[in-house]
Amino acid sequence: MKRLPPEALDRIYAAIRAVPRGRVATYGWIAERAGLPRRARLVGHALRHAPRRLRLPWHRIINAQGRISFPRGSEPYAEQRRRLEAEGVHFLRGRVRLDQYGWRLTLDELLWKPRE
DNA sequence: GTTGTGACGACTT
DNA sequence: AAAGTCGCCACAA
Repeated sequence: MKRLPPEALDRIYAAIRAVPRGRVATYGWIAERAGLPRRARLVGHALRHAPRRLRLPWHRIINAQGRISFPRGSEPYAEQRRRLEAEGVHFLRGRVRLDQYGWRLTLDELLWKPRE
């Protein structure tokens, strides 16, 4: 009954590190890229316990509704929003447009569809 | 064991 | 739009 490969956490952190400045990704997308489909909650968990030393761009991870997952008005919420806006990510009615700032490329897409 | 909670998400009412 | 429901599963109690 096991699950959770030992490298899972590292893959999650790597996926988070891959999100560029000024872009955002959802917990679900990160999970997918880490090879852990449907494990969005695990990403949240990993982030919550991530050592600050890793210097992860944690603020670039938001939920699938384009909103920050901390309670509105809380300090963490304010800081995440502040950091995102500082990178040029614009909020509209408390939400970020994923079709505009979302970053969801996979390695396969980069290798197979570099055209256009 | 069981239960509840959670930086989540897709679907259905 | 908003609220439920269900899936997911690590963790703490």
